[in-house]
This record gives sequence, C-alpha cells and structure tokens, in this order.
Amino acid sequence: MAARFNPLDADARWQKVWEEKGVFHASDTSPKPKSYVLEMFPYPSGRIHMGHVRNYTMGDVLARYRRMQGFEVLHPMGWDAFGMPAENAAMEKKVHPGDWTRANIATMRAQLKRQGFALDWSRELATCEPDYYGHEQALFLDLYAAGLVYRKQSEVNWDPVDMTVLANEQVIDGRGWRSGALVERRKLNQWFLKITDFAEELLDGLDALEDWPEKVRLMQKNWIGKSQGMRFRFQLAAPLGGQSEVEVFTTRPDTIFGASFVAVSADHPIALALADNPDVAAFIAECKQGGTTAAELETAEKKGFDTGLRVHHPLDPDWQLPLYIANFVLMDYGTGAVFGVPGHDQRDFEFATKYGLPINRVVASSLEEGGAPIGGEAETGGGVIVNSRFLDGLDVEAAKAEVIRRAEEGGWGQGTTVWRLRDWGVSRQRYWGTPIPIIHCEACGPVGVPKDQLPVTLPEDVSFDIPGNPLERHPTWNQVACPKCGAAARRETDTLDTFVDSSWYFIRFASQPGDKPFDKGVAESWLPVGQYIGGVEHAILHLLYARFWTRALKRIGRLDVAEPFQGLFTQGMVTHETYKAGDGSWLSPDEVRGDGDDWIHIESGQPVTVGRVEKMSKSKKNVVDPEPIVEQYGADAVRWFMLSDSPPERDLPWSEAGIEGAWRFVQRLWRLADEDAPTEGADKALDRKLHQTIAAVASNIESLAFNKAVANVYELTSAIEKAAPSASRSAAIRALLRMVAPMVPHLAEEAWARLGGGDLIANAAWPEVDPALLVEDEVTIAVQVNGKLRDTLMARKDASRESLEAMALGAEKIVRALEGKAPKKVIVVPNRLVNIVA
RNA sequence: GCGGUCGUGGCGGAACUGGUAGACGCGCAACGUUGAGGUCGUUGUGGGCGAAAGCCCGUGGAAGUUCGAGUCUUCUCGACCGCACCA
Repeated sequence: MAARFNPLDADARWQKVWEEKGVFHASDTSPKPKSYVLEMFPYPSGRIHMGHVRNYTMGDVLARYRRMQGFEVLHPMGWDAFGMPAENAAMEKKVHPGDWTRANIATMRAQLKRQGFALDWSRELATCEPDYYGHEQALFLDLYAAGLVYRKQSEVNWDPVDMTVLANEQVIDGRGWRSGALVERRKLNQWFLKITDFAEELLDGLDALEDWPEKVRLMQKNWIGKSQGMRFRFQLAAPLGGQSEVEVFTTRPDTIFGASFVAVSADHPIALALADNPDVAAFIAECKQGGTTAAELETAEKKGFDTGLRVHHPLDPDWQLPLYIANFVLMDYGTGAVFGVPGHDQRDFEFATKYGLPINRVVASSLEEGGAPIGGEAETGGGVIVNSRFLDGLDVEAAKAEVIRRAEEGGWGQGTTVWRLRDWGVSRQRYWGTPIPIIHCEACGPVGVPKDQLPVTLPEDVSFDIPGNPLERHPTWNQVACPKCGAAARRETDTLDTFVDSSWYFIRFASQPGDKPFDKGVAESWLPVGQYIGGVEHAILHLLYARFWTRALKRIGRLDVAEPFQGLFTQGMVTHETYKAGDGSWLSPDEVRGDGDDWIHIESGQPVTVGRVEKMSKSKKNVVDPEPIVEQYGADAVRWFMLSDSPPERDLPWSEAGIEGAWRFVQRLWRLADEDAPTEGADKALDRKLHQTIAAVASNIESLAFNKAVANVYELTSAIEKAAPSASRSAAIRALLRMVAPMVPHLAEEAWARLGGGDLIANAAWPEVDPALLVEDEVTIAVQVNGKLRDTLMARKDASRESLEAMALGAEKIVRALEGKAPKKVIVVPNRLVNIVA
C-alpha cells in the first residue's frame, strides 16, 4: 500500500502515456460527433502565469468531460507570437525577436505540458512562423482581390513611443493602449480592412449568440454604434471660399423646427477656411488642447466661437441661424457638424444658455402644452410635435419619417445610418509581424505578391539599434521586381496588426494543410468553436475582428461559417492580497509571514500592512509563479484549487491555505481508492447519493459551474468515507474517480490503474445515471406556522395533501406553536412544506 | 453622464421555476492520534438570550406584493466593470 499519492512521479508518468498513445489527438475522420473546445492562445511573454493556468484548466475540464461523453474533441494550443514585446526585448537585450519568442515558447510549452492538459499538440502553431503567416498573406490577398482591403492616405493615431500606428480600438483616453503615450495625429498611407461593410451583420449576428455573456454582446453593440437619422444641408447665407453649405447629421430630424444654431468641429473645412482670422485660429488651437480623459471631459465647458456667418433653415429660407465653431463637435463622427436644438438636447441646452440662444419647445406631452417654456434642462423624451408647422400633432417617430420624406423629395437631405465603427487600419510600422504581401510599382501602383511567391518571409539580418521599422532601412529585402511589369519596385514594409493573426488561428487549428490556409470541408466539420474561453479584455477587439474575418471569408466563399464562436465564456482573474512595508514599498508574498492576526516582514521583522486583494501584477509584487507551486503540490492540486470555491466568471483569490486544502483533498481521494476493499452487499442510500452526484456534476460541468461540481464531489467523498464497506461503496469509488478524472486526471489514472480499471481512465466513459435513483422515496417536509419554520417531518414521497396536512397539524411542536388557535388556512406544497396560517 | 454586473457568516461562496438561508471549502475552537509541529480522525462554528428545550433577530438600507421574499416590485446606499462631448 502506497501511503501517499506522489504527483512528482505520477504526473510525468501519465503525461508520457497519454502522449505516446496519442490519447488527445483529434481525428478529422472520426465517426463520433465533434466538439471544439478552445481557450484564447497565449502570447509567449516568457512564462506561464496563474491566469493562464486557470484559463486552460477550465477548458481542459470541459474538453476531457466532452471526450468522456463520447465526443471527438478538438482541444488545440498555439502561440500568438508576433508583437511588440519581442522587439522591445530585441532592443534591450540585443537578441533577435525570433530567438526570444521561440525560447519563450519552448519554456511555456514545457510549463503547459507539466499541467497535464489534454491538448492535441500535433496541431500546435505559432503565428510568427512562415507556415502560418504565409497562409495569412494568401488570405489577405484574397480579401484584397474581393475589394475588402484598400489603401488610403489617412490621418492615423501615431504612438510616438512605440513609433507605430494604432487602431482606434487601441487608443484609450487618447493614449496608446500599450505605451500609454499621448497619441498624435499623422497622415500616412495605410492599409484598411472593410469591417464597416459588415457593420450591419456583425450587429445583427449578436442576437444569435445566445451562449455569449450579455455583457460582451452589449459592449460590441455599443462599439459598432448604429445611429439612424438623417443627413441634411444648411446653405450658407454667403459662400465661403468654395463652400456654400454645411452638412449635418441628426438622429432627431423631428426637432428640425427647434433649431437655434449650427455648429461645426474645429477640424471642419469651414473652420479651417476661417483660420486666417487670428481669433478663429486661437479658438481652434484651444479646442485641440486639453485632455480627453473622462474626468477632464466631465468638467469641460461647452465652448463656441460665433463665426458671424449665417445659414438658411432648409424649410424656411427667411429663417437664418448663427454658425458656430464648437469644442464639443467631433470631426470623425457623422459629418463633423450639428444643428442645435436646445429644448431637447442637454448639451445644446447648456450651449444655448451660455450664449443666449433661443430655447424653443417643439415636443410636448400634448398639443395644449405647446406653449409651456422649457425648464431647467432639456426634455429628451418622446411626445407630440408642437410649434413645428406641418409637423404639429405628429408623434416623434412619424415626424422623423415625414421630415426625411420631405428632405429626400426636396433634395436637401436623406435618411441615413451612421456607425461608430471605423474601418480596421491594419498597417503597422514594425518588424515583428506578418509582412503585408504587396509590392509598390511606380507604373502599376500596389500589386499583390503572386501566390506562388508566398510566403513573403521576414529577413533575419536586421538590427534594432535605432527606433523605427528595420524593414524600411533594410538594404535589399524591400527591393523587388514588379510582378506585373518587371520594373524595379519596392516591397511594402508595413506589417499586419497582430490582431489579424488571431482572427483566424482557430480555423487553422481545425485544418492545416501545407498548400493552403485550411481545407474548407475539414474546417467546417469542426467549426464553429463550441466553447471559447478567455479574458474579458478581448470582449471588443479580438472577438470583433475574428467575427469580421470569419464573415469576410464566408462572403468570398472560402468558409461557410457565419460566427466563429458559438459559446463564449469570460473567466475572472487570479488575484492575491497585497502587502506594504512601513516605507510604502510593496512586498511579495514570500517576503512576508503571518504572525497571529498580524503580518510581518520576514527579513526585518517589521509589521506589514495587508492591502486589498488585487489582480496579480509585477508592480504590486503580488504575483505567484505557478511553476514552484506545481513542483511542490503537483498538477492536480493546482488544477483542483483553480476550480474550487470561486465561480469561474469571478476573480479567484490565490491563497497558500487554498492550495494546501486542494492538496489535502487530492490525498484524501487517493486514500479512498487505495484503501478500498471490495465486499458484497448493496448500500441503497449510497447508490442514490452517487447517482444524484453524477447528474449534478455533469450538469455543473456543462454550465461551467466548476465550483459547484467541486462541492458535489466533496459531498460524495464524505458520504463514501462514512459508508460501511459494500459492493455499492466500491462501485461508488470507481464512479467517483471517473467523475474527477477531468479535474484531477493524474490522480484519477493512478488510482484507476491501482483498482484495475483496465484501459486509461482518460478513455473511460462518463458514468451512467440511473434515473430511478435520482428521486428520494422519503422527503423532508418543512412545517411553518404563519410563515415561520416550527418543525420538519419525514413523509413518503408524493404523499397526499390531506395526509401532509394531518401530519403537520398533529405534530407536537406545531400544536404548541399554535397555542390553541384554530388554523384559518393551510397551504400545502407537496414534497416541500406545509404552512399553517393561524 | 449613459449602460451593465453585483452586495448573503471571519473569508471564497451555495440556495432549481418565490417554499427548511448559510450547502461545500477555507479559517477558527475543543478533543483524540502523534515524540512536538504538521498530517490524520471526531465534534462544533451567523448573531443574541438560555443550563437545556427553545425563543428572538438575520441575505447593504427603506417600503411594498404574498400564506411565505436572499429570490418579485419601487425607492435608496455602496462596490466593481465597460463606454463616453456619438449629434
């Protein structure tokens, strides 16, 4: 009898068996139903962290469970291997980004394997290798040929620290998402993907994603930002340069008669045309400075500059409105110009109040109320239109339609939809990314690299001594002949945004032929991903881009899949307490020690302040490296801890006590199996508990409620421990091992082998449930008097209302509680309770 | 400001369609085992009163619906997340 389960020995042994037997190899041709379980692939930053372990453990439990349920499971792993940190490392440590990245991958692959994840490593891919990005280049050229890629001179978000362009999505509060540097505006020739062509379907598609968190769907919806309204033009009273009109966008055409002013952005052509005037120039400059952070915008005053110009109201040539330049009008939304209706828009209201412009009512709760003035704030609700000539009496929606109809008829405007979503700028002035497969020829313009010349590989001989893109200054790499005319031409030196790499990796996992990006039929046999698991930080960028890419492939006939991820789960972070020394510096968990109720710094003996529980981060020094933990406790204890206690969508506070507890439970399971002594005899109660647990664990794993599945397992374990030896007990132990196999697979194999289970438990089927054993034949009935619990009693299952009532009224405690009062009413809920109202 | 999620013991958290609040785990306490510690085992553990039986209170707060509310409704306080001068 081995006293203890020894993970240091067992983990590696079983991992080797699984690998040698190809247990987790996903077969494209299997007759079984297919199931695709995927966790967001990691960036090879150097080492696995706790967040990875949690993420991959969840996916692993599901993948193993699905296998036991009889599915052919695809559960792959790869590396999101392009990106800036590799270049930063190259600059700091004088290593090639490729060497740095591949070394990190080797380290992290070994760390993942140490966890015993049920991954099909034969499908491993890294986006930085030509046999991945070459296919990406082919797809890019397909999209280019289909008109979904274009190049334009555009003002871009330039990150002066990273010296690269950022997508709108990568600018947060006016700062680069990675560097935190204030983003500048620059004009550059950039490649764009036409994601806006898909705005409508990306929005509509969200409704069908029922297995996505509502939160993520909402975030995407807001990001796409559909606004329906009308564009229309105000004629300038006097032409300005070549301009004779101002086009505005509104979602409230019904309030057109409530207009008090028109305002344009400081970047608007009209504003620029007036900038000769020093006052105008000064105002424009003023608009451009000032932060864009939430707090600053909150307090920012609405400011305007009266240009002195006047515009004609489109529905009344005699009605002139003042034209302002205003700091709150955005050039890159709508038309860069608005008309102000102070009565029914709060921002316009503030503006009008400040500059003494009329505040007119055009919407009221009834026609009679039309004369009432607008009070202390704008009225933005619905109602009936008033003071609006031919619109009077219409409701808001009817009035919108009527104004649009008249505008289209009169040719001064049209109904339109405006989107917040912008086309996806994918050009990056970086080395460590997928080269954009384009050649610039003076005569022919941009020409796609012929597919037989793919992949366009990155040159190895580059230096990172000076900032900027090494591809641009490479002596030979960028010089090529034009594929069309043969003349000397120049290779595109921009590389693709790394979000392109992660927009289709899940397709390549499903099918990876050598000669093309994927085989349509094979990929379609696996897709969509049944369950995708990752961090909520990708709720917009990655998930929107991947949805777009999949739909673009569908449109060009390459893949008949509309949505890439059927189910999405966003898991919480792994957190840890923080510790602060007396001087305010952060201390790491292994620098401190609990001392009674207090904490002290081990080295100095000084008291330590325990701070709040926060996401593990280097700056707070509250990071716990998984590797030594795994070496000490084994993979199963770590896995068990990751699944216990905290619901997976919430944060998981890491604690030493918690991992100790998980370790003890692993040993407890081992003892249970190890000490099993088969005997005869049935244990009906235990049978029932077992089958109830099988059903509960299955349903909890399916809904990813791992913490509840863990609780179910604890209960059954205690019940088995307490039960006397019997055939039922031995069978329960074997079934228990199969139930925990997805969660603690090494222990399960070891114990299974010890009990002579035969084939690997990894290949075992999920235990079957006997439905007859799910129901109890005796139930506990709660008895209440006036809604307060006074007694409980045992009754036959499905006992009649009458008998339950009689039992309740006869119970000694109830008689006492009634104090002689006669029951006015008795409520009986069969199998549950009796409530006596007295 | 807009939108969302969530408030339950010392802690992480259970509680299906309203029906025995606190499952399960951690921690803590006592006892047993042990050479001590740990492991392991048994028992206890929401608060108050009580020797006990038992009684009262209790799911952020206030009100309401109901025989019955952690769960539903209204108001309110707080925490966290997302978006944001979006016309």
